[in-house]
Amino acid sequence: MKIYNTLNKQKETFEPITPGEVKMYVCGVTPYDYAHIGNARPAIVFDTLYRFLKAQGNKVTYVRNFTDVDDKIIQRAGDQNYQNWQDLPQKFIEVYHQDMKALNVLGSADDENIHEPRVTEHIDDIIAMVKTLLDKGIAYIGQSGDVLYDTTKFESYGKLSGNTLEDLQAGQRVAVSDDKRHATDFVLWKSTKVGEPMSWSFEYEDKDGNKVNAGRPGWHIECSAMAHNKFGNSFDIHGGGEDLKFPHHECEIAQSKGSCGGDHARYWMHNAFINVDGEKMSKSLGNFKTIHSLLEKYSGEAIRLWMLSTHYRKPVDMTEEALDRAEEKLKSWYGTLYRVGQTVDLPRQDGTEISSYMRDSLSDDLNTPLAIAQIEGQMSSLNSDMTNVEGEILSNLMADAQVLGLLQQDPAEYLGIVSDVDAEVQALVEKRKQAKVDKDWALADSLKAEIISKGYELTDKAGGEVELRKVKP
RNA sequence: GGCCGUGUGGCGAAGUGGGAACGCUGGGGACUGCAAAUCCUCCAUGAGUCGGUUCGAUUCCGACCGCGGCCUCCA
Repeated sequence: MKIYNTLNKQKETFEPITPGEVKMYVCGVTPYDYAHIGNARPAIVFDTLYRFLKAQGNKVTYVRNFTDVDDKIIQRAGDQNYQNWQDLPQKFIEVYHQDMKALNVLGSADDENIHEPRVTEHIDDIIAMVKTLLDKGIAYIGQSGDVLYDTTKFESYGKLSGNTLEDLQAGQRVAVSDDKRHATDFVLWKSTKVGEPMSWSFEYEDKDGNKVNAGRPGWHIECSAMAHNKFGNSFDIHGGGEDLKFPHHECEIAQSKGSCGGDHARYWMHNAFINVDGEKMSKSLGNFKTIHSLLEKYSGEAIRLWMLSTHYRKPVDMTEEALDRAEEKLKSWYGTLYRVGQTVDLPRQDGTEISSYMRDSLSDDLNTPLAIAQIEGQMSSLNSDMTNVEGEILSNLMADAQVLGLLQQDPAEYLGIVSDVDAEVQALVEKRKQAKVDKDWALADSLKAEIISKGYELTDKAGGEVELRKVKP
């Protein structure tokens, strides 16, 4: 497989450290509010990567964290008068899990090889890592008792984001605090401010007698510590949104390599952003879309299909039209599967070989749009020859769709097809059937209108039979 | 200002140094009482603009124009 590696700005052949085993880490969310649609992109993209790597026969360990220690959590928990601030992240982690389920994104509850660690579970690891950096003289204690990272001690700082230390310092837009020796230095450990509920003790004194205050982790350190905890000094893939390249991932590399040596992550993957109606999503523009609200109007599967229809490194614009189109496409695909299912059982077992075309598409830096084009082709083949459904096409199709996380529902259920209607509607159906035999089209049409008014969609089939679908409210 | 990316038909979106996938919309046709679904078929002599390399460039290189992102604890 080839992966575009942000570290070297080119597609590279992916070779895991241990053949047949892949370790991947993806930056998760800060659960202080409903997750927005932008958060869904890395979730869906890397879920697809996870499924594909597994389908290729690898043993994959996938870590996706929750940053449940953060300024925004403190702020929000305070604003909303939470008794225990922990209840806020707990609530939104639950919401996130519901959202992910709807998007068919696998989580730790579905798969023992997926881990969803929380920062609060790894404070010890974080403190240990910060102490190592202090011991090595890479980090220093500021006047306020914060611990800061000395970026001049890490020569390749800036490599991932294509910057040099000089450029970064020259272009600084952040006010340099008194504590910082260099403008590019960043906080590893933040001492507790008065009234803040989130605090852990940190016993450390340097050779000059400076002490570290009780406090909480800085922004970047948690990913370094959790990745190290799960994988050790080196692992294969690190993913996240492109905005995290700098400073978050840059700092993460500095911390991990500074404290532990090793490669840290060998392949860095970054997904591009989602725009809403052509504009960047932002709270000030009022076009902020949460997954939760979108799910009121669209199926999670349609959102997933829409998202995978664009390559993950390209920006994608979210419009109602685009989502409607995805929903229509899904309806058409499930319609085909439903018709096929009248003849044969749909193959559902795991481990079925995916098509070579699918493998080639996804092997090329996870080219999901091309993969979806393949699904289209397979659907067309089935539709044009419903008598030939027992061959490889169908088993490939189902396996291919599974890798993309699509078409896993029961077609009849998705389409709302009803097998036994209530007597009243059944009577209307029978009356209409007779009217059709009598060629009384006016009566047939009025009966049809009556059936539709009761919340059904009616389709005539061969031999005078009808198919009824319960229209979703 | 520094760094990164991007510009393909009415719309969305891929691949490719030599016939521009796929989907949506639209035109035509088949099927159907009508409808829906499905199938067949047509629709970019041209890829932001201008140059260069080459037998040949949408694809490589350069310049310019347009758009976007990061440099603000935003995925």
